[in-house]
Amino acid sequence: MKFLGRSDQERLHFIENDKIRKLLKLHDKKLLLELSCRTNNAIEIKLLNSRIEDSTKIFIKNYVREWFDLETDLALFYKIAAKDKLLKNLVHRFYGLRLIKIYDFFQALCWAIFGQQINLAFAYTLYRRFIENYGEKLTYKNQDYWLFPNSDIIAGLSVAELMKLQLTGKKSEYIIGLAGQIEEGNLSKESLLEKSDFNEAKNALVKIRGIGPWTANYVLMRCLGDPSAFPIEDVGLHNAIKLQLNLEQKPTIEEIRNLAAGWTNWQAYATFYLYRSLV
DNA sequence: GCCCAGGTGTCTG
DNA sequence: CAGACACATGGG
Repeated sequence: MKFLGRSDQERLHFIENDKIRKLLKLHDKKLLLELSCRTNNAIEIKLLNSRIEDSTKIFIKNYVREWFDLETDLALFYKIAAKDKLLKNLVHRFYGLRLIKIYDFFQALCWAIFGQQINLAFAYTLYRRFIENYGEKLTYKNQDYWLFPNSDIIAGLSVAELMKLQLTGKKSEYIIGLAGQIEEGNLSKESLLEKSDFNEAKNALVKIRGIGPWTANYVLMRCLGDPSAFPIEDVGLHNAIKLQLNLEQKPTIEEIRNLAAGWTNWQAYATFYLYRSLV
C-alpha cells in the first residue's frame, strides 16, 4: 500500500480506506476491481461495475497474482538477506513486501523511459499527462479510473504531440518507436518470455533505440519477472545504499557489485526492497 | 543560480 | 573503445 500510494499523481490505481481500486480491460470490457485484505490475510477481490463471469474470474486472479508477485517464496530471499549487511535490516522493516510488478509491457517500457535522467516527481508528471491525454477512463461514483494508453494510439502520434506533454524529443521518439514495434508484432512480452533465458530477452531489449542497460533491467525486473534483473546504474538504488550504509558519498558501480555478490537470483528483490526504503 | 534527477544516443579522438 | 556532451525540465 505504501509503495503503491507513493505518488498522488498515480492514475492507474486508487487507494482509499486500505482498499485498492484498479481498472482493467478484458475483451473490450472495462473491469473495476476493488482489493482489500481479509482478517485471515487473504486478498479479497470485488468487481464493482459489473457481474463477474467464470472466465473473467480466472483472468483477474492471474492478474493479481502477477501484479503482487504472489508465487515467489520469500523465505528463500529472507534466508540470503539475514546474512547480508545491506538487506538484513530492510527485510525486517518490510517483512512480507513483494515486488510490485507492472503487468502491462508497454506501460513498463514507457514508465522506465519517462524516468530516464529526471527526478521521480517529474517522471510521475509525465506519466500522468500521458495517461490523461491518451488513456481511456471509466467514471464510477464520481471518481475517474484510468487505463494506460494502448500502443496502437501512441504509434500514430507525432513527436510534436508528445513534446507538448514536456517529454524530450528523444523520449517522444523512443515511445512512438516502441509503440510501432509492438503494433507491428516485432516486440511483445510473450515473445521475450519465450526466449530460452532472460539474458536473451535483455539482449533483444537493448538493441531497441531508447532502451539501454538500465531500462532493460528495469523492465525485466518490474514486468518480465526476471529474479536476477539488476538495474545497477539506478540512482535510486545508489541513494538507497548510501542511506542504508550511512555513506558520505554514493557507492561506485564496483562497490555495488561487491555488495551484491551474494544476491544471485534475488537482485530484483534486493533492489525493490532498497527502493522501498526511499518511499 | 546551481546541482541533481530511478539514462541513452551520438559524436569525437 | 572510452569519454564528453546534449537532451530539457522540475525540484530542492
